[in-house]
Amino acid sequence: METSPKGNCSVSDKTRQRILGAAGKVFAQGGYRAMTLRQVTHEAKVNLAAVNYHFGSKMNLMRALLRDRFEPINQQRRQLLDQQVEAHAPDPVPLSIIYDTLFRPLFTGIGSASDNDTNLIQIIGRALTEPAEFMRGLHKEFFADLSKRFMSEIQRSCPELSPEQIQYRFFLSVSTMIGTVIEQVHLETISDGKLDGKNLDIILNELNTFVVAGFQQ
Amino acid sequence: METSPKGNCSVSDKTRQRILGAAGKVFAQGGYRAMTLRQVTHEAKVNLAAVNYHFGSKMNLMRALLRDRFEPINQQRRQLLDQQVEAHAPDPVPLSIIYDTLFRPLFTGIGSASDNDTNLIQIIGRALTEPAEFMRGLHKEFFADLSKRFMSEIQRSCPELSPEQIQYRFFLSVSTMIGTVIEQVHLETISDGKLDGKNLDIILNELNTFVVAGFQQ
DNA sequence: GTCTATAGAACGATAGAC
DNA sequence: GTCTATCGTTCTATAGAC
Repeated sequence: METSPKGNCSVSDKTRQRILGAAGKVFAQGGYRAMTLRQVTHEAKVNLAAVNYHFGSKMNLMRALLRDRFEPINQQRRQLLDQQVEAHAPDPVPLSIIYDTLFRPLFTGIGSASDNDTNLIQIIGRALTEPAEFMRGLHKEFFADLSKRFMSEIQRSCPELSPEQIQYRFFLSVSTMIGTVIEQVHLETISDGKLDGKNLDIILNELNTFVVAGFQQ
Repeated sequence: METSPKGNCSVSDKTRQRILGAAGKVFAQGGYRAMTLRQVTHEAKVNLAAVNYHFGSKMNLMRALLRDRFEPINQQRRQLLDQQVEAHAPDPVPLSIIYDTLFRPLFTGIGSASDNDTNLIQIIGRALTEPAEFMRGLHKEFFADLSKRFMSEIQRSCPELSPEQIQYRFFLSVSTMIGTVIEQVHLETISDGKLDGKNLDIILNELNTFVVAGFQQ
């Protein structure tokens, strides 16, 4: 029944994958408007018309790209959190471990369907700051449920805090994570070249310490 | 000698100001690439050719816009910090006050040369995440010196920390500030509509408490 | 499935009348 | 200083040969 190229292709999705990889690279550099199909297809070494054949439109390519990158990360987050909840049951999971399950999948970026030379961190940073018109529904689709899940677990770990306090501080924690992802490239400038913005292990560790301390105040 | 319209016009910069105001509004919504001169001039109710007459090019308009918005904020930051240093001399300024001088001018946004209905917060959030090619040098021009100034004062307030620790934690503090500015619109979503993303006074206060606690760990 | 070729619209920038 | 008109380019998307 399903013969459309948008369905699950069984053989040789090579072109499709090449386009997704190139799109990620080009989008990471300049965002949606700056990502022209000419640049993407040139980068992917495929024909200009291939994008519309495989994805239908530029916007659909964009949606496929985001799904391709965000979904594995969020899936990993849920999985890690579930593991930790089980491991600590019936006690609540310590705050620093909860935040580690939130931050680590983003920073390692493993589990991505197509881990090219593309900088996943940059794609996410760019996506999070795209104009509202283009990314309407992005936040809800990828983060609304996840946020609730995490806040619920944090509330269990910090029963003395009111739901409102949890919401404010979780918002600030996520803001720190996102700001760190976006500003990562400027760490070297700020430190006069002494600190390495590419050393994600250290940044991840510093971020966790900072956020947990900020949250507990 | 100076007859160029790019010089300091003495009378009726009304068109120029209208263009700057409209450019801020349009840029805030969609970033540089999405900001078309046609949209800007339509919004400003001036002719399409007026942009090139007053600014020379779209890129120059962009630079003028950023200067117009960033410079007053940074000027106010320096001024507030100077005041606090003087008020506390010869003691160091408390950390929470240092950060208040960094955050408050950004959130209030007063002192802007043209405070239209334009959302200054959004302009800044967008500018900070523009593609590196377009904003090359932006960070250095507007933030490099300011960062040094603030880190120097923070080091005075926290003499027990190493310069490297100061750099990491200041980076994380700035990341939190930027992330908060960018994600502000999502506070309502995260809190299921219970918290108001527009209430900048509360957010500013929560941000300060969070960052100071995160910094001191 | 992959190409070439091109339609149709929008873009930044400029020339020249007033 | 402000207009109209337009040039040359680039964009997304599609039609149709192979």
